[in-house]
Amino acid sequence: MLQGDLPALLAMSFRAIMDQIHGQLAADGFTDVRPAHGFAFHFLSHRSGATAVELGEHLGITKQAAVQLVDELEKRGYVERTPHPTDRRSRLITLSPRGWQCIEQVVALSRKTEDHWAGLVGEDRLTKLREDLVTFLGDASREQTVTLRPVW
Amino acid sequence: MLQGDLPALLAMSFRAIMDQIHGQLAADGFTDVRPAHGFAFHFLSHRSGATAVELGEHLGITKQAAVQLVDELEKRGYVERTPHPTDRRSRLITLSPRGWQCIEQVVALSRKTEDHWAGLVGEDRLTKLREDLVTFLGDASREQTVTLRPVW
DNA sequence: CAAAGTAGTCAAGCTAGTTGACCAAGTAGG
DNA sequence: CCTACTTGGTCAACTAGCTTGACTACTTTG
Repeated sequence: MLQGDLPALLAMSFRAIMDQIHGQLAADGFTDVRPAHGFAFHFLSHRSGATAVELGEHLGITKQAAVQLVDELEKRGYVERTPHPTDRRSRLITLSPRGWQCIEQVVALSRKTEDHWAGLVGEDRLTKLREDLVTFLGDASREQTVTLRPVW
Repeated sequence: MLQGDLPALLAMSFRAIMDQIHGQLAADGFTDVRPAHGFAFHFLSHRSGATAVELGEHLGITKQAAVQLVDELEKRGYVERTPHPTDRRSRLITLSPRGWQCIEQVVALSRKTEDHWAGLVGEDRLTKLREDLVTFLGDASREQTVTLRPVW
């Protein structure tokens, strides 16, 4: 690979790890989750009690799409909605026990692949790779909003 | 960021560089291309004269979707279709001058961001990052088909 | 030369988003 | 405290970009 191919490398690496996680997750009984759900879980695990609008902003989708995503996750038992304590328009979204179980499994599977990759290139190089990506993101986020929008 | 977050890091880094390229490309007059087209271009630039079926396999989409994608690109003047020399069912897809122009611009813009990133972490660390991603992909492709499927 | 395989087409349908109009509830300024 | 504006969520209609399945025309294989 040459210079100019970094986008393809990043995209394919992402797909490789994501496909591995997604496949093993299905084998563990979580057959009804998409990658996009994973990023919603990730957000909710850090900001429990977020609103649908906030989730949408984080994922880079409209609030309507975010609500629809939460509807699905609620129907499948991954999240719960509770009334907002002070704002009667709003509802807080929290992970259910099954939701927590799923995200823990995702993290474990991700770690497994990361460990495998660390074995390929060395622990320190993987650590530096992670650091470098964080550096890029920090730099990029000063000029643009970096989202996790689930589609191209 | 901690262990277990590598998928998110890869996804966000990909989006960051892709959004930069896509935005600047639009400013250069290429307003009618999506990232998925870029990966089609990339493939065609290496395998000029591929068929729609081959393109579909590479992108991880059905042949019908691939044909539709090529239809669009042809209508917009990025690719041309010529009859296959020996197989009368088939048509060869090649990049038009405008198609080449676009892909060269994409590579140039990608290089620009890569240079900027190299400035942030050092040339050698970016090189190692690239090498490491190639290593991961080589390893992953022994067990799974790593595609560039444009959606989740 | 018949049977199986392959490139592309046609048509219908689906998923995951979009835009736009709307309501009820909250917030800020005079 | 009103009035004006903003905000969280809903409803409904629409769209992009795929999918599946059935088919035709041509090619390859045994």
